[in-house]
Amino acid sequence: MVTYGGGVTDDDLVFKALADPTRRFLLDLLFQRDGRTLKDLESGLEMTRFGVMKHLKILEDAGLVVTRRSGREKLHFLNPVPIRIIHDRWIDKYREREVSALLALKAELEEKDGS
Amino acid sequence: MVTYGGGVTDDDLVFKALADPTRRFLLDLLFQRDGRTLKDLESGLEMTRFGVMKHLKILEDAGLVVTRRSGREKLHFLNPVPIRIIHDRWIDKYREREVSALLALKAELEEKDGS
DNA sequence: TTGACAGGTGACTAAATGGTCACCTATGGT
DNA sequence: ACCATAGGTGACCATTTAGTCACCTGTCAA
Repeated sequence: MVTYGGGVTDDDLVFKALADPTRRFLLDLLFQRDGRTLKDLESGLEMTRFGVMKHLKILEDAGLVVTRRSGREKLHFLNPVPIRIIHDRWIDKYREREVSALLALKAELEEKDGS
Repeated sequence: MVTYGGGVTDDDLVFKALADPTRRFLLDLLFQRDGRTLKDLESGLEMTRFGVMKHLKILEDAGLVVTRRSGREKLHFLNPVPIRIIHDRWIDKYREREVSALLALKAELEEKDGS
């Protein structure tokens, strides 16, 4: 049974968080290397510290980023669990087999082709 | 190398499309059963036909939904490829192993528990 | 203990987004 | 031919959201 309730649900925070390119870029940076500080992340973006902080808060509230304090610094880590849950919502075992095969084929072709 | 360019990129359409609960619900409906018409999908929502149509257009532009015309009807199908691409962006082989195990364990516990 | 540094809050403005409506086109049945 | 049905467009309004700034708190080192 599929239902559609109103109000702010848990997954809503995740999808809203992913909707902004700056936040996705922050996730990319953390995917590349974990445990960064705000200062570190800020230096890679053309935006004030406040903007970046706001984005990090949204990512943290959504559970996509988890943090740990160390002295006066705050370290940020990527949490992949919500991403996997999104995947499992619309991709079942059958589709997963098909899609992985398709993407693998695509990657193989592009390797030969160069584009 | 991770870069962060401006402008509207391809994946931007996908994430923006997923950011709305009504659109996610539409994907849920199509995940449950493919090949529905606008009329069909509209009947499950408390919204005017125009609202639903707008949402379907956004999903279609993002490539999350593909369509086929049949007479005066337009049939809608779920395309799982963009979802899988999101997954692969932030979940590599190592993390995938860990996360799947974690979620499987969680599902097992909740089965016994009932919650 | 004083100054520099890392992080945090609330208010504000400009732009993007969700939803509706009046109006239009095309297909199918009788 | 006719009318009901399925789908489509552009304009419009209310709400949400991204980004900045003035100002505040806590930590480290000399």
